[in-house]
Amino acid sequence: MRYWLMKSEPDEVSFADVLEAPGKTVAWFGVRNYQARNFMRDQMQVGDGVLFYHSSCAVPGVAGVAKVAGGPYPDASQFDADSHYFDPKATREQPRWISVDVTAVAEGRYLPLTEMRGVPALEDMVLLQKGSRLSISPVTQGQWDKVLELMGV
DNA sequence: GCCAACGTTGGC
DNA sequence: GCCAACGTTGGC
Repeated sequence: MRYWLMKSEPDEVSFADVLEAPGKTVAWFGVRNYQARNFMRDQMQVGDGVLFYHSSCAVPGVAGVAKVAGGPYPDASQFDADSHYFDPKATREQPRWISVDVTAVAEGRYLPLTEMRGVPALEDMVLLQKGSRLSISPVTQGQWDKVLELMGV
């Protein structure tokens, strides 16, 4: 059982979208970074905790708590020539990118990035490191507990 | 829109 | 395998 922080642009998929999805479960697709992919492929397990983070928006921050509900499996968008995420080098025989399914667990209070930066217990979070751009990053038990406490979950 | 930081590509 | 050029991320 591990914990993760996963970034999504709310204009594309927001935590509210997950709450409104059938079964409150959505496919996490479009990861095109090897380090993030390898986390999904090699370490992520069904049941792992997920902090659903909103990036590239007016107020970046953790929008909700989720968990891994399925996968990994090949990301269908890599084969779709009409998709923004199409990868001409990926084949059905040798997929390059993968997806997992994520399901909403709790919403809680929105926790802005600016607030997280002021919390000593969170200062080592990968998210908060200078230059960190990883769309999927590991979260420690202590960081997880603190974030959920701050969100009132 | 700016730009720092990082990742990827491709010539050599 | 090096590394310059280019592309992307993402906060501000």
